[in-house]
Amino acid sequence: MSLRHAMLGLLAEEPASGYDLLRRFEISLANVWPATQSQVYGELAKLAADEHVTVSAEGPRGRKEYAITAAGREELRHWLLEERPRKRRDDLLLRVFFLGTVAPDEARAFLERGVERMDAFEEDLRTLERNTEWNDGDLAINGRIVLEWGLRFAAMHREWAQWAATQIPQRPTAR
Amino acid sequence: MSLRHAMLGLLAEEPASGYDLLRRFEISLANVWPATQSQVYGELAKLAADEHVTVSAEGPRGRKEYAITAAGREELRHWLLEERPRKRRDDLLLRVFFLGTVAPDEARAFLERGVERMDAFEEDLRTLERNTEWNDGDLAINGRIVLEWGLRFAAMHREWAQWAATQIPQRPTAR
DNA sequence: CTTTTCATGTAACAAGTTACATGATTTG
DNA sequence: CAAATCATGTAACTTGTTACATGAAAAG
Repeated sequence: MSLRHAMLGLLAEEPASGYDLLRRFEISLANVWPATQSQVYGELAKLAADEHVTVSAEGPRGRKEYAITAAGREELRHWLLEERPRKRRDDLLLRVFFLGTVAPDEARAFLERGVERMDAFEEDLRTLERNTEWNDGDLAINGRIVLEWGLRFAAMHREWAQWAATQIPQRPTAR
Repeated sequence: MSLRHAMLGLLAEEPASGYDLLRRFEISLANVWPATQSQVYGELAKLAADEHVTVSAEGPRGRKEYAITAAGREELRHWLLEERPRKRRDDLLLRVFFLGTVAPDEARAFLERGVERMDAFEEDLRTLERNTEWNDGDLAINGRIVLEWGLRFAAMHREWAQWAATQIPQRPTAR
């Protein structure tokens, strides 16, 4: 149930409306925890019902600005420090696992596309880095740390994919 | 919809029952695509309805062995080569993003636990490596490639977490 | 003959996606 | 005044989790 915590985390910085949150999901959290519009509004209603947030202001066009409560901060803290990370699913590795079901040429081409995809991903991160205002807030410091993870991940993945392509046998394995 | 493809991939190697598949999910796919018992049986019924698999044999205790069909192989191939990877969610990075909401000491301790978790993960992978029969099948070749990814990932993540701990400021950032 | 392993299924719930629906306010 | 942006909400559906329920067959 981490969507809830992502929202609490953003609200811990400053109050925001559903619409505001949505934009911040698109900009800074897109690569870490994507969320859709209907999810955000739905969860905001649940968070309000649980008193983890309250409506702190109302604006034009029915805008409701939400602020995190003490209970909400407690919930955020608990999740951050105590909860254990959930199991990961990786659909790219799953494909690699079954790469033996296609021809060796196709498998190698697949891995090489992976190298290109990582180049593009790294490029995206560099663009994000340039376009972000790295002010002195907490989110800036930690955002940079997360970004650095992305860069190291891209480098690791690229090198792995290059190596992996060399491991694919020339001919289909005998069956 | 990758559970379906994970199952097709396993059935592409050899026919299996729901029970067999479940064990293979636990052993070889646990770190890549975990699946529960109820998911496997449910999806197997859907796959049969779509004629991507057929009941190829029946055994004791109501056992039903399923085999992949030509349509199933086509579906697997399409997913593997044409479908684009879905967006990733990473709940660990999400926490890092909001690490500014806890005290610097706690944040540093959190990252250091991450280093330990990677050590344990690497240990798990080494155990898996030792306990697996690396025969000459496709799954063995590609399983090793995936395992290598895990090892490289663990190394990358550990070094990153060590570096990240040095980036946390000594005192809370002014608010 | 008791325990373990094999074997399948269902129900209730939580989380995530896609599409639909509506309308106020601001900007050019 | 037309288009873009701001703003919220609901409905239907898919995917994934947890718990319940049952029983046959093999192993010791």
